[in-house]
Amino acid sequence: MGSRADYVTRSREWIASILSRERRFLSAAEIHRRLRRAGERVSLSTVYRTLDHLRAKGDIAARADTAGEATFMLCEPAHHHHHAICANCGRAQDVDCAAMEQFAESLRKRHGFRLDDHALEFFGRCRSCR
Amino acid sequence: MGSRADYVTRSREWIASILSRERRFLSAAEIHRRLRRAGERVSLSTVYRTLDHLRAKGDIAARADTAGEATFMLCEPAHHHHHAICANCGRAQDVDCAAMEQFAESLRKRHGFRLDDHALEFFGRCRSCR
DNA sequence: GATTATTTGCGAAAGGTTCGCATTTTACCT
DNA sequence: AGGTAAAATGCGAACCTTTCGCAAATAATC
Repeated sequence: MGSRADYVTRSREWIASILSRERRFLSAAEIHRRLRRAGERVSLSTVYRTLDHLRAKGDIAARADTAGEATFMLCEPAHHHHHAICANCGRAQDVDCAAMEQFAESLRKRHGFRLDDHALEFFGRCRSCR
Repeated sequence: MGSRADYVTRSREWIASILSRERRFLSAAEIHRRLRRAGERVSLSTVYRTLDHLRAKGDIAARADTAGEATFMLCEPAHHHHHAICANCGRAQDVDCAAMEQFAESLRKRHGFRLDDHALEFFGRCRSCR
């Protein structure tokens, strides 16, 4: 196997660090803006490529926001969960999803639907924005 | 009151009719393609404006597909429900959501999150595509 | 340090969506 | 029917996000 895999670069460390300190979904443009604000000169292309790279590794979750723009957030890859997104501060908190199992079962029984994947999002106000 | 409201036009009737006969989310481009295929000369701008208009009225549901492209489907506005989207044929079937109520309650209790809205999507294979 | 795979920056290009404006169509009123 | 005002349409340009190609820079390996 010829592949030498992942290079550690300045850009990647920065992007990872920005994501690691935000518990909310950020767009590529937003990440790029923060990099420049911090004095880092990183191209938008690199931001996109890095996000793609992180997503391929399973390190980040991606979702299209209401306007269809792609947004990203650091995520535990192993532990499956969903998000409650605050309409005010945008913060996303993890929501465990035990009930989903029975839901999937009833879906199969009542609609004959074989469930492969699902996406669940909550919108409202988190405790501190109440 | 001065507003004369909704004009009934050829384009709108066509677009509504296309949506009414499809139980799946369609993009603006897709609707536009079907119009031309049917011999109707309607501009893409009009398709977008009509979809916006229908969404404002609450007649259609909109969602960004995996690529972030906006897609639309006719929807009963009153009766709240979710969709199970077939990975093969793309058909979306309605899924009632009683369990969601208790879910919302536990969300409030365990996370202090006040739920305003939620979105739930299932992906898999419908009965006929099994 | 030399070598090679990988990453980066830049600008261009490729979608999807919105906008401005002149023109057409619709509804309303006599 | 004919006239009038509001709303809808078509067209092209503009806008925004995302992708791509390629030459230059950087990181890992020896």
